[in-house]
Formats: sequence, structure tokens, C-alpha cells
Amino acid sequence: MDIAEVAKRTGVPASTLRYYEKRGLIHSVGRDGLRRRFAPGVLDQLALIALGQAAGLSLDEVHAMLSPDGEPNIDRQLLSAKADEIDALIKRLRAVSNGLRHAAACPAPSHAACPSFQKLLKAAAQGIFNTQAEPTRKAPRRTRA
Amino acid sequence: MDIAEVAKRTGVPASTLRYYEKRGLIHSVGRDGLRRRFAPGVLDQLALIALGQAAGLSLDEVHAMLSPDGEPNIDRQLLSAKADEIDALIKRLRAVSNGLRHAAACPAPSHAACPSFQKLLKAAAQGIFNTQAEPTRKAPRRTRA
DNA sequence: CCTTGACTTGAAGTTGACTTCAACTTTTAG
DNA sequence: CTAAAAGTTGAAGTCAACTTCAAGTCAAGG
Repeated sequence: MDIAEVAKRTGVPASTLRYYEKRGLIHSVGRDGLRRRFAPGVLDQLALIALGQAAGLSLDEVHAMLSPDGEPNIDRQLLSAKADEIDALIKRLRAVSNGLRHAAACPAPSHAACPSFQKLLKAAAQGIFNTQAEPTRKAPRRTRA
Repeated sequence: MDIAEVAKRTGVPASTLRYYEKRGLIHSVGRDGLRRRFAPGVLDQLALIALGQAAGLSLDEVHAMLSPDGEPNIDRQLLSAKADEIDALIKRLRAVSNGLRHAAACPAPSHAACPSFQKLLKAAAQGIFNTQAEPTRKAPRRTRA
């Protein structure tokens, strides 16, 4: 497969594939002239990368997981920890979502007057200000799917 | 309150407060010499900003909500939409978390051999690649709480 | 033969939300 | 009074994950 084929099949732009290769996340299996050729396994690797990203891993962390050489060797502790982190994040997000819904539905003319909203703000001030979760990114922002 | 006081009470660094003021998200009520003085209401505003950030709003979006002049005027539709977005995100995150936990616990020697993991990867390839949620940021990354 | 289009490269640019810096002014403690 | 501590400014730097650019290489079709 050439780079365009991989790009088409995965939705990952060619520029990103080159970038990933430079970072050592994927490997091409040779050149056809000067064009990279990719083995089909790269599709799985890219899926794994996407999964990692969705889980909030940095590319470096993902790299560590499939690094040694061939197939993914996975750091189970890290995965567990990340899962915990995600669960904590989910909790906070649920609170935020509820808060937003309340704010959206609240009939009070000014939100200053709404006690629930006040409570929410207070929780935000407490909980959010002190949140230590790292900058987990959710979704790969894809501009040109 | 001077800037240090606000910083201490909210955990938001002074540099960030100045930045927010420059962007029009908060306002100082005057100067004490050349030092800004803040009204206590700024604490609520900062809580609202933190809430918005946790909800994945950009600073511009947050700005729109408390913009007109004084108190927050809230775009209920936007809030609802954001809540929906967050709920969708939660769903995806839950799937990812489960996936991670499985991967962490899976006894298969190579994950290539584990059908559940394969399934997860497939889902990742399908679901994550096509996810269109915008780059919602979860938690304000605070380096020096 | 020569243009077109797909690929190559390294380097530089983008985005959002900040942080850091240098140079300076003020307030405050001793 | 004086020096340190805290505040001020605009400009520039940072970070991650890419994207875009300029300039070049190459295979194939007309």
C-alpha cells in the first residue's frame, strides 16, 4: 500500500502519516522508487494510535506502547491508570453536563438569582480549579475527514 | 482585592488573570496606584469561566456568555448543545475506558491474539476516526495549583 | 519529450491558552 | 531612605499535534 491508500482507508491524512513515521509511531516497509510502501499491519497500528489518543495518551505514550520493535507491548499499569483517569474525567464531565443542562433550563431571569446555579458555580470553583487531570485530549480533531 | 488575592483565592495565576482581563473575560474595578483592584464578583466570574472551560467552551464562547456588560447572559441553546456534546463524549470515553481496562486485564500474550482487543481496535478505527466532536478540552491544565 | 500528478524532503507556520521575559514603577518593611 | 517584594507593560516564547510550503524527484500518459 502506498501512502495515499493508507490515508484513504484510515482517514488519516498523508501528512500525518509522514509525521507519525518521523516520530517512530509507524514504519514503512520499504520504498517503491522514493514512495513509501506500507504493510497492511499499519492499519491496526493506526487504530491503536487512535485508540490511545481517544484515551488521552500523548503520542509519546502511545509510542512507548508499541515501541520495542514489532507488535504492541502494552503497559498494563499505564492502561489501568489511564482508565482510572478517564473514569474520573467522566465523573466531572457528568457534573458539568448536568450543570449546563440546568443552566440551560433554569427559569431564573438572572443566574445570579438561581441557587442551583450558584451551587454549581461553587462546585466549579472547588472541583474544577483543583482538578489535576492532565490535558487529556478527547477526539482527534480531523479537519478533512 | 488585588491580583494576588484573587490568585490565591481561585488558584488562577496572576498572569492568567491579566490575560483574561486583556481578553475581556474579567474586569478590574479600578486601580490602586497602578495595581488592579477586583470586585468580589470576579470570583464568580472565574468560576463561570472554569465551568465553561470544563464544558469544553473556548474562551471566546465563554466571553460571549458573559459579554454584554455586567452579569452573565447565557445562551441556553449553546449550553444545551454543549451538554449534548459532553454526553456523547462521555459515551465514547466510557467505551475507551472499558477498552483500556480490558486491554490491561487481558491475559492473551499478544493482543493480536485477543478477539476482544481486536474488536476494540476495530471500533476505534470505525468510531474514533470518524468522530467529529470538536477539540473540547476537559480540564484547565494548571501547572502550579 | 514533456507535462501532469503523486510523492518526497526539511523547515516553517498554525492554534489556543497561557507563561515568561525584560524593563520599569510602586508599595512596604526595616 | 532604601532595598526588596509585588505590581505593571508589551512582546515573545511554549506546547502538542499537526498542516502548509517551497523545492525537488519520479513514473506514466499523450
